[in-house]
Amino acid sequence: MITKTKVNRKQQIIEKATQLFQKQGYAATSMRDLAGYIGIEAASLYSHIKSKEEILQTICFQMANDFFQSLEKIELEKLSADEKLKKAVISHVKVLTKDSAASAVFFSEWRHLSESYLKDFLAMRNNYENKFIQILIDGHKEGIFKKMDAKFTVLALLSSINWMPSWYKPEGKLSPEEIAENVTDVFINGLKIRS
Amino acid sequence: MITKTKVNRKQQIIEKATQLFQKQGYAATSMRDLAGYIGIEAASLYSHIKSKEEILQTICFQMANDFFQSLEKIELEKLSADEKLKKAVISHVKVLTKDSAASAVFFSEWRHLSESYLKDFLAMRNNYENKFIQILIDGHKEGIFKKMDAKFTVLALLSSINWMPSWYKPEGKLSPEEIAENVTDVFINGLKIRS
DNA sequence: CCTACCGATCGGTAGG
DNA sequence: CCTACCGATCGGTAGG
Repeated sequence: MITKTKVNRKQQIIEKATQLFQKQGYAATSMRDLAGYIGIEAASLYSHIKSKEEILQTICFQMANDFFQSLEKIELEKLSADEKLKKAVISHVKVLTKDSAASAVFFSEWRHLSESYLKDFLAMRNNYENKFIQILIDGHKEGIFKKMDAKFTVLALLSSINWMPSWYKPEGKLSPEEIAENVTDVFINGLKIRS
Repeated sequence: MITKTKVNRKQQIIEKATQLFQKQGYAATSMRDLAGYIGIEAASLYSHIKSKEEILQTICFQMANDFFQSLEKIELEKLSADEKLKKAVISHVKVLTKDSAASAVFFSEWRHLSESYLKDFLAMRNNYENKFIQILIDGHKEGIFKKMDAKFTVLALLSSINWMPSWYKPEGKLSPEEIAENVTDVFINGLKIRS
C-alpha cells in the first residue's frame, strides 16, 4: 500500500467535505462527520487544513475561477450574440457538470463565507452576470434579440442552469453539450412552433 | 399596550424564524438567536412551538399547500396549453412573491426536514412538477409546442422562477404579473426576433 | 414567560 | 495522526 502524501489527503478531505456540504449543508456538517468518513480523528483534520471555513473558501473560489476562465475565453472570440450566448452557456454547463457537487456547494453555501470573502465572492458573481448581460444587450443592438430586461433574463437563464446540480445525474442520458443545446434553444427560440 | 395572544406570538415566532432561516439557513439559526430577536428567552419559545423543526415544517407545508391550491384551480379551466402555462406561471409567481422569505426557505431548507416529512415533501413536489410537465405534453399534442424533453424544460422553467426569492425585492418595479409575463414570454416565444 | 439547568455536540488547540 | 481536552453553544426540559 502506497503511503498517502499530505497533498492527496488534503484533496481527499476537500472532496469528501464537498459531498457532505452538498448533502447536509455546510452548517449541518461537523468536522467529526467529515473525519469519520475519511477514517481519522477530527483533530487530525487540522494537520491538513486551517479551519472548516477554509474548505468552503477553497471550493467556492475554485469554482468561481473555473467559471470566469471559461467565459473569458469566449469573450475574445468574434461571434454573433446568439452564437456567443450559446457558447457561453455550453462552457458554463461544462464547468457545472465537471463537478456537480462542488457546483451545488458553490451556489448554495457561499453565504456561510465570512465577511471579507463574501464581499469578494459577490463582486465576482456580479461581474460574471454582467458579462452575460452584455451579450444580450449586444444581441439586441445587432437586431438579433428582441427588446427585454437583460438583467432579468440573464438571472432567469443562469438560475435555470444553476439549479441543475441538484438533479443532474452524470449517468443521465444528456451530455453537457446536449443540456446546453436544450437550454439555449428554449431561451433563444422559445417553445412555440414558428408560424 | 395590548396584550399579545398566544396565536399572535406563535405567528410572530414563525415569521421571524422565516427571516432568519432565509438569511442564515436553518442549521445556522439557533433558538437563542430567534428568541433574542423576539425579546424573550429561548426556553420560552417552547410554550408556543414543539420544536425547531416544527417551525420548518409549518413553513414548508404551508408553502406547498399554497402552490398546490393555486395550480389546481387552473387545471380545471378549459384553456389552450400556452394560455394554461402562462396562467400557471402567473399564479406560481404570485404565491412566490406573496411571501418571498418563506418561499426561499421552502426551496432551500426542506432537506433539513426529518425523514417522514421529507418523503411527503418530495412526493408533493414531484406531483406539482408533473402537472406542469403534463401541460407541456398537451401543448405538443395540440401542435402548439415543439418536440422537447418536457421534464427537462419544466425543471428549467421552475428553477428560473424559483431562484427569484433570492433576488426579488418587493419594492422593485416589476409586479408578479409582469414577472410572469417576462418569464413565459422568454420560454414560449424565445429571445429571437421572429423572421 | 422566566430561572436554572441538562446532556450532547460544536470547532479547534496542545502536546506528543 | 492520536489522546486529551478546552470553552462555547446547541435544542430542549423541569418547575414555577
